[in-house]
Amino acid sequence: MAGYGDHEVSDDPLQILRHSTAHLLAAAVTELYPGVKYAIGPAIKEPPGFYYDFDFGKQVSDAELPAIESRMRRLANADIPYVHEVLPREQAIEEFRKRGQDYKLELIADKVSGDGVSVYRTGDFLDLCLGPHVRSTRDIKAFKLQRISGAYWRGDEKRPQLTRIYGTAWQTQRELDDYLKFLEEAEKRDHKKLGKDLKLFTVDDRVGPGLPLWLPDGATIRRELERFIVDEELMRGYLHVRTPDVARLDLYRQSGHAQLYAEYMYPPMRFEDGEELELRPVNCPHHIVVYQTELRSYRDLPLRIAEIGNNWRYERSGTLAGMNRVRAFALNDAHIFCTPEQLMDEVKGAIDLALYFSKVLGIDEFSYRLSTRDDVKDKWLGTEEQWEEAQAALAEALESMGQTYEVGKGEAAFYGPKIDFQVRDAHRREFTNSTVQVDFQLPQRFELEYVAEDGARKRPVMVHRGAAGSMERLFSYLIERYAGAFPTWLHPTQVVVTPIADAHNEYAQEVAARLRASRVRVEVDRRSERLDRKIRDAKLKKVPYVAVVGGKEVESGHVNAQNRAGEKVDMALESFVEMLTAEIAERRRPPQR
RNA sequence: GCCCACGUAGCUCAGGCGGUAGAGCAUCUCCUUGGUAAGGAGAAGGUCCCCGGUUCGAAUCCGGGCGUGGGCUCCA
Repeated sequence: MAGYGDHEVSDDPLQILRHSTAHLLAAAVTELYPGVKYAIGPAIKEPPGFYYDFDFGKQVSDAELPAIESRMRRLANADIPYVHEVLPREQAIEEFRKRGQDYKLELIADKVSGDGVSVYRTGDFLDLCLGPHVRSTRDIKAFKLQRISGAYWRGDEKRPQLTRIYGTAWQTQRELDDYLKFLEEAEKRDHKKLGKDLKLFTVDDRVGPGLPLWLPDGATIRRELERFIVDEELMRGYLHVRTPDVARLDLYRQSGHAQLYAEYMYPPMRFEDGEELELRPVNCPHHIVVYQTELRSYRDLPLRIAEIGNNWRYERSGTLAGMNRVRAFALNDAHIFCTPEQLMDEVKGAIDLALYFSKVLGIDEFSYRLSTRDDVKDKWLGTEEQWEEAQAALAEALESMGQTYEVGKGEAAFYGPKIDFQVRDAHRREFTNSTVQVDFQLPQRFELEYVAEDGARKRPVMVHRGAAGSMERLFSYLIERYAGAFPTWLHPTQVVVTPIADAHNEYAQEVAARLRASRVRVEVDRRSERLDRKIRDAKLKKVPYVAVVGGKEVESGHVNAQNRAGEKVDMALESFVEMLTAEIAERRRPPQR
């Protein structure tokens, strides 16, 4: 059941505690800032905590949080009960009007039906609220205010921007400390930090925001990922193509992107002769053109056209984040053209591929979201019947595979519903990686056809799918997933060979050459440093194997190698090569920490 | 785009209530040739994000940009 602020009413004790802490925050704020208007303040699951939105009528900086927090503590110690009342509508309106709480009045007008208005009192603080709450402010012991940000009233950027204060609250100090420690650890795994430390990618003002550069080691990982992805797709009957990053703007007028996706598209390049070229925000129109290079027979279907294609989207500056949200990215994209009868199998096949990639890459934790349309008519193409059919197909595919999912109303693409694979970063923020979408619109707009068994021209259905997501977002995920300690097959440097002294350089080079001959990425550390130092540096770069060679190894033709866990093996060079190449070929994942 | 914070050497950071800056690591040179996570010495390295303003003088104060981070909105 929805609460007065569109948030869930929960009887989970932790959610209740956090919700009550939000009230405590508002109570402190109303004491410290006379005339402040409070809007809504729910408990939230991710990140775990709560927020409260205020209209301070002035700028407020996070330097003011400590004062607010200590007022909260004072109120908590004062043992003030949370008192529930159901007021007659008129009385509730009068109470909030007296307090000048316009946002609450709006909520009562819009959200509260019937005569009884549920409110909670904490001392002088009065809030429109369904509860439930803790008994007393004294029940709130472990909390912390975290940050301040802007948030639009009722999520609408055309309405006033409020000041949102975020905090977290836990049953015990111990749990709070653990959570704060978790945040610190997440900071260390952050792909932006590791991307810099490990020299995987860089972002430079001169190139532009949201346009990261893949440095050699990052590019190596990407190349491995792309090889893996493309090889697997070829094995599964996809045809890989290469198409340009630009097209005439008319192509996107026909697809509908120029009309419905314009806010993400770069302004077209216009030339003297009237030519208009557009950086592509998506690959589908190009793939449709590929489809139409021949008259297709039902025998050709399903036709699976794939490409790791660059897409250009002008994302608003405030939304950019490292490699996770950028303005140019390479999507592991494919468009499957099939008959309506084949649709279900193709959707399942796409899900299965995404699952396979997830398994190999170590994406262990994800959830499905079935993204559907909402009722805003001009946002979507096509008829409601088509949408129903497509949504049913996706839901059925998931259900037949025994998967559970949540529904994301209004999250669909403009041409059809989709299944999104939601994953979480080191901070447990959720984002979409893979996606599978059913589309009846573009085939129609481009008048796609195939010749059916009976010789009639029929219209194919399209499935859009990004099985491994974009290379950029995938990369940011993997960096955080592995904290930089990538599986050996992905790591930019698979082995560092460390001669103990100059006398062993020659043998080290032989070892390296032997490994390279088996396509192992290897470096020889010939610096005139001590062994300890070389091992330390390799470990910091999270290199999977350090192969030490000294007098004994030269003598025996062995290497003395240690992995990232510090486990040492002493074996003949050929055995080492064999062990490594097997691990790489199987794309083995490192043991869990 | 909007809100809050931040922007000092390649990196991580000190410092500076207005008098053109410092450490550690990295880099370079030399010494050292050492068996499993930092050997020693020296050198070099900065228009203190950019542009204006105030001032005898701005890295420091003020204004405006740009960028980064966290949110809002949105999304692969």
